[in-house]
Amino acid sequence: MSGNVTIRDVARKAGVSISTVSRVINGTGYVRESTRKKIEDAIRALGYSPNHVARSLSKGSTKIIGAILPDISNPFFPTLARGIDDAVSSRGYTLIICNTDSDVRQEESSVRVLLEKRVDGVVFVAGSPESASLVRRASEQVPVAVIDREVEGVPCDTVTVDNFRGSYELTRYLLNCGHRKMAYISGPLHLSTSKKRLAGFRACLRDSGVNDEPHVFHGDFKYDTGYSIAREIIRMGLGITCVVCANDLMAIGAMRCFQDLGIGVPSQVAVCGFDDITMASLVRPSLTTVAQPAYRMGALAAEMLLERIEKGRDQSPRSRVLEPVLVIRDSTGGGGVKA
Amino acid sequence: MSGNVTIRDVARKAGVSISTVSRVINGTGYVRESTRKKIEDAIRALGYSPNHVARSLSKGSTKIIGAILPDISNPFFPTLARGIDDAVSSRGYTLIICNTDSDVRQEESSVRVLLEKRVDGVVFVAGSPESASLVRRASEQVPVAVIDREVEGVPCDTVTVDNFRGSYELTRYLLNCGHRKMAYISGPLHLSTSKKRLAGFRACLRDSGVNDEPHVFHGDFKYDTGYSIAREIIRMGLGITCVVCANDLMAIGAMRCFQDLGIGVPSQVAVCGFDDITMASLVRPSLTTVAQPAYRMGALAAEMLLERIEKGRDQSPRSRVLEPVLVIRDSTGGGGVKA
DNA sequence: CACGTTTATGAAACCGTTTTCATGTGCTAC
DNA sequence: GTAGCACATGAAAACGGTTTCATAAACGTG
Repeated sequence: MSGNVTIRDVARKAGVSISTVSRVINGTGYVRESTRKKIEDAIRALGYSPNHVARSLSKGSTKIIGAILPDISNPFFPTLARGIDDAVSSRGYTLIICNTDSDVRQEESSVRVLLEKRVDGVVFVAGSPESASLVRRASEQVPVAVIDREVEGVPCDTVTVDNFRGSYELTRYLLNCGHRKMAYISGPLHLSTSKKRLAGFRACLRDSGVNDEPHVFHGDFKYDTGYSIAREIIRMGLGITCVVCANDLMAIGAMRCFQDLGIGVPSQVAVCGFDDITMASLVRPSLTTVAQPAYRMGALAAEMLLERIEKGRDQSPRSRVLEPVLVIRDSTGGGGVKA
Repeated sequence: MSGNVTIRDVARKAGVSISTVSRVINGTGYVRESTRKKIEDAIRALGYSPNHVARSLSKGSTKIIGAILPDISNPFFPTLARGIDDAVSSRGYTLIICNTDSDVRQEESSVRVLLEKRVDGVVFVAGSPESASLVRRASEQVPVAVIDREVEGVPCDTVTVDNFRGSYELTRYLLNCGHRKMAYISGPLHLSTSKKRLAGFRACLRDSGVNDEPHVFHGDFKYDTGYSIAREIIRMGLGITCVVCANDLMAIGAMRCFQDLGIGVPSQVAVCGFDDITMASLVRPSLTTVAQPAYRMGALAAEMLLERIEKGRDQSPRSRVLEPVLVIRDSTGGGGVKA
């Protein structure tokens, strides 16, 4: 019944003009108390629900934020998404999430849809190197905040984690544990996150004067890949004592492989990851990793975005780098604080 | 630049009326080939992007679907959400996800927002017994599909899993393994899913003539709760050989507790769950559980919803019950197919 | 060749709001 | 007594599309 009740119906029922009803709804301008009462009664009686589509058209603002990210069903992103959503909802905005599977075509179509829907802003987790032009395209229309993965050449607010440093400190810890023969399973190197993590790892080895050249393998952040690269590492018989993975999912895959082969973790091979997804603390042995503040990244990016939307777009873009935290657990055997 | 380009600008540039431009955009009516060309050129030249807000207002359809669910950062829901999103996107709709933390107040506000935004339909995962009235309220305005948890007294499309049967078969398997002294950690009993799982468990015991009364504990589907109830079970010294949990997260919590207490799983106590979240196959020992087709549930519900939206709302509501699958892994020790 | 179709286009109403502007009170202050 | 201001309301123009209706040219076709 109430679905097609318009402001006009309310006005008629209350015996006033639609302007006055609009004032009551928005709490703007002057309205006599008795009139307000009449109108509120009419609204209740008719079960009136303001039409946000019309409002958006008229105001030129939809109060909708779009988020473009690889895949919510991938363990790292739900937390990040929740961070965005909470920040956005608490300010009266609504969130649309688009999954891209890190595919530029899907990113392209997501951008198009969001712009057509006239969202007030976009949070973008770039999936590929070609994403840059899409970020640019979007940012010509609305404020854009980039999370997690840096995008070159496009000036917009950015929230990242210090991947280099996280990786560096993790590596230092591993060296302290006595590891010298290490293997590294990287993520796709076109992602800034992958690059920096590998760089941090290498830099730490260099700075520590470790001569043994690490064996670097190239993965894609997936569980299965971690598993099969681990098998490969064993097959090659390199005498590796520690496998450093660019994310937790590959680390868990690697760990599982070693266990299937009867190789003790951490007794024979240590394994560690990056991200600290929920699973990391629940697998056995629990995974040593570098914790990314995913929720905070999402929330922070959303807040920066909203501020830019509401305060105006002219200020120069800001960039926030959050500090990751080394979380030492059982998969690297060494002592330290358990979590 | 292109953000404020309207259909009028395109019309002017192409030297035609806006009606004709609209025809080209929507591919409706007659348009001479040469005119179409001119208009398409103008669209490209101006970087015109149709305003969906205006279109929605005019057409009375937003092409947006709302999904109301407890929490995307909770492992069961991302997969379900992805199922909904894929189904919806492939038909040209966009998805808005609202997190409610199973709290009625947040459900209430989500329903209000979605109705104000004039979404074309809603997918609802009810969080509490009081959700029913909200489902009703929503379904008075737009088509609604209910997933996972049944809602009484509101006629709308429903997709669920046969929780009773899943639990029943799991229990039969456990009895076959020789377990007699069992503990059950239930979910919140106001949820239909929790009720049915417990009922299936009990029914199987009864049907199998097992006299030992099972010990039933009441949890809330959370990891920590599984952990602490497990400790309680041990403290009570009941001689339990198998702990059946109403979901995987509690099961993993319980398992971890046993391990922390030096109690072997499955050698001393078997543990099993329900859901088959990703984590279930990655923990050690891997978890025996009942797999819910979360993705398919989401996709199916979305498809039913879209069909109702596009074919009309009059047909009587349909209800689909999907079959869960028993997945036997290591946490119950017994042989069987490994996964 | 007169008439019904098909093809092609434009004018204008409509979707449900917000917002500006105009108008009209009733006070207060001088 | 009247200028000026706060209070209260309504009419009408946006916002950017879609869609109906009218008009007209081109096209068979009998």
